Amino acid sequence: MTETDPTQTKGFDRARQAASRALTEDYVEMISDLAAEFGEARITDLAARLGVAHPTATKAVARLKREGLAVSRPYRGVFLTEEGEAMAESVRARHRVVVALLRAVGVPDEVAELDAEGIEHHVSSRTLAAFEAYLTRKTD
Amino acid sequence: MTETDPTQTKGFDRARQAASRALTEDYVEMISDLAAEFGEARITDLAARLGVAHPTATKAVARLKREGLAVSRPYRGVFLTEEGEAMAESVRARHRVVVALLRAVGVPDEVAELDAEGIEHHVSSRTLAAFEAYLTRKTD
DNA sequence: ATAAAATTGTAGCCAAGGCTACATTCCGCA
DNA sequence: TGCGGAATGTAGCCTTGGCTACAATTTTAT
Ligand SMILES: [Mn+2]
Ligand SMILES: [Mn+2]
Ligand SMILES: [Mn+2]
Ligand SMILES: [Mn+2]
Repeated sequence: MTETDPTQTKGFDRARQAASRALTEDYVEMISDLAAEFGEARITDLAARLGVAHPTATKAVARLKREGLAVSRPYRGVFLTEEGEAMAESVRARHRVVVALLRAVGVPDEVAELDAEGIEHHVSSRTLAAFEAYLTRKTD
Repeated sequence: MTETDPTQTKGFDRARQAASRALTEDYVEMISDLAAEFGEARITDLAARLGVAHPTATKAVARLKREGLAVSRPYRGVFLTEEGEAMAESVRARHRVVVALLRAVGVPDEVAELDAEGIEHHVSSRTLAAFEAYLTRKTD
């Protein structure tokens, strides 16, 4: 190969970064959901909803705490910090927009919900804005 | 939590599976691209295009070989098996459809290309079919 | 009040996917 | 022809995100 390509690798870099953020985003969103439903998020419930063994959830929560997104005391529930709540809000909003867009272009409801769980983490802010504009256009 | 939820975890399972397939898909597609351009895919070119160090590409190729998707001899290029070529074809097709759909709903071209690199791996066959139907509808 | 059950913590294993450092092989050119 | 630089291989390290097994704690029920 003769030239190095500066733009070529960008998409892959982005995809890798998104993949590493995905788990954090899903946990934060789920903790927020459980807090709304039960007042707190228990490790067992997190693990059950995410479909993993409980030590996996424990490890993930440890990382969230390390990153300042959550707090918890031993044998007690997990709670989001302000920063965590803010992330939960934007993640939830993005999730909803992605599902709505998929449905708007003809994806069946159940499929849209399933695929959105993965797709959402790769939708940049500019793409999200385009989705919102499209949905607005289509609704009016 | 009272009940276990059978459907709730599905989206997360799917997303995890897709994430683990993503690397394989990108490598296979890239090997196919390089083969078309240069007649063979060299480790150095793969690494450069994917934006990783060369031992990372070597490891990935080792996995492809283990899975029967590629073959190679020491210090020589990497080639896809029939199975690998088939995967490359479908991955490339999916990539194109995703980019086309993003553009069709108003995402700027460069952004569409970047985001598609991650999104493509989470688009199920049913969603892909819906995208194609939408694009056909819109074109005619 | 206490024993059983459920929940949480902890230890330690594995594979994947990054990396750097260094060894080896190949290839183009003087 | 042979040498130096480029390409590739290999070793070994790290983090993440899975898991099982077992220990400790808390909650529930008798
Ligand atoms: Mn998700
Ligand atoms: Mn989500
Ligand atoms: Mn990709
Ligand atoms: Mn692609």
